[in-house]
Amino acid sequence: MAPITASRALGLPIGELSRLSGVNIETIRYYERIKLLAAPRRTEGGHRLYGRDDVRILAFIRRARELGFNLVEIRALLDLGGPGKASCGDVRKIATRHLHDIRAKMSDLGKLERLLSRTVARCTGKTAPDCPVLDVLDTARTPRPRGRSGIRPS
Amino acid sequence: MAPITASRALGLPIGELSRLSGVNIETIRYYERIKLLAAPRRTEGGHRLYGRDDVRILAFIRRARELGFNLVEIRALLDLGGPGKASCGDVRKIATRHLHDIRAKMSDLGKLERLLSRTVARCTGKTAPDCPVLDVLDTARTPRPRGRSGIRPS
DNA sequence: CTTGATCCTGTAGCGGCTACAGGATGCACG
DNA sequence: CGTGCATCCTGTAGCCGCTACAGGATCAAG
Repeated sequence: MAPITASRALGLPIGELSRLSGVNIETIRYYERIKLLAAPRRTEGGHRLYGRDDVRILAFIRRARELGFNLVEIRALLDLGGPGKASCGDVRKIATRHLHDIRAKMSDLGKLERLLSRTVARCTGKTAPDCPVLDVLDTARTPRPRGRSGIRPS
Repeated sequence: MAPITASRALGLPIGELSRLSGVNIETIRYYERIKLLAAPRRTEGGHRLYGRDDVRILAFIRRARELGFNLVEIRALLDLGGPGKASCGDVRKIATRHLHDIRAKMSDLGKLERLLSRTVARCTGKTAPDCPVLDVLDTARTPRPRGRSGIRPS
């Protein structure tokens, strides 16, 4: 139930904030726990009460997450855009590095896409003992350097 | 019994297997724990001893990981390519779906790259109160549907 | 006052590893 | 045969960014 008369003296409960910002309730509490978000005031019973600013901040965070910024970067962005009113140059630095990462990732994905689509194209779909996909995977190339390479989830 | 005997004769310790396959020692043990990899025989003292086949399998896994397959998919691929000698069609199905995912991700990254590069380009780098990057992030668009959307790490 | 929606804290789990701690083993060399 | 030390063992906890409970407490409408 959404009380239309919400924001009584600008006191949004967490569910309302969630709806307005597009951020999951559990995630909001998580952000508070890791101190990405300041702890809000509470009702006497202990329920969180947020203001309009919180909606903006959370929406900002959500958008930045959608753009692939991680929480460390977002924390930095929030600090920069915060009370100190730091330089746009610093923000640009973060964004530029991030852009660089994105381009690298796209290039990787591109290579991968070409390899995989070429391989799949060779597939007959029949029950064959020599499957091109498995073949490609089986050609273990460079046992590449000892690495903390980590390989991110797909 | 043909070449199996040969591979049994040489018993690779885990460190050797790691070097040959390019997979981290800890990761190999992890794969064993989650049963992606069969438990190998051991020395009397309890040290793992691997054969040549294990090098192939691990290299296969590593390569598939590099191509962005997740462990569930890899497990399926291993099963398919395994004793049952299943159809190439099944393998193709997995690979095709995966290819689809890759393309979707590339498209997303492309949009993101365009938005971010356009935005960064507008940056003066000066200490300005109105930073284009922060502006873009601040325009919270659709407070999109209640979601288990999750947004993957960058 | 009762209901039931919303909220609270705390903890555990996901994937795919990585990083220890605190020991046991294997093997070359003297 | 002893010694030293590289490698190995198990087990547990941590990383990120959430998500999903359990087991209650609170709030507001009727």
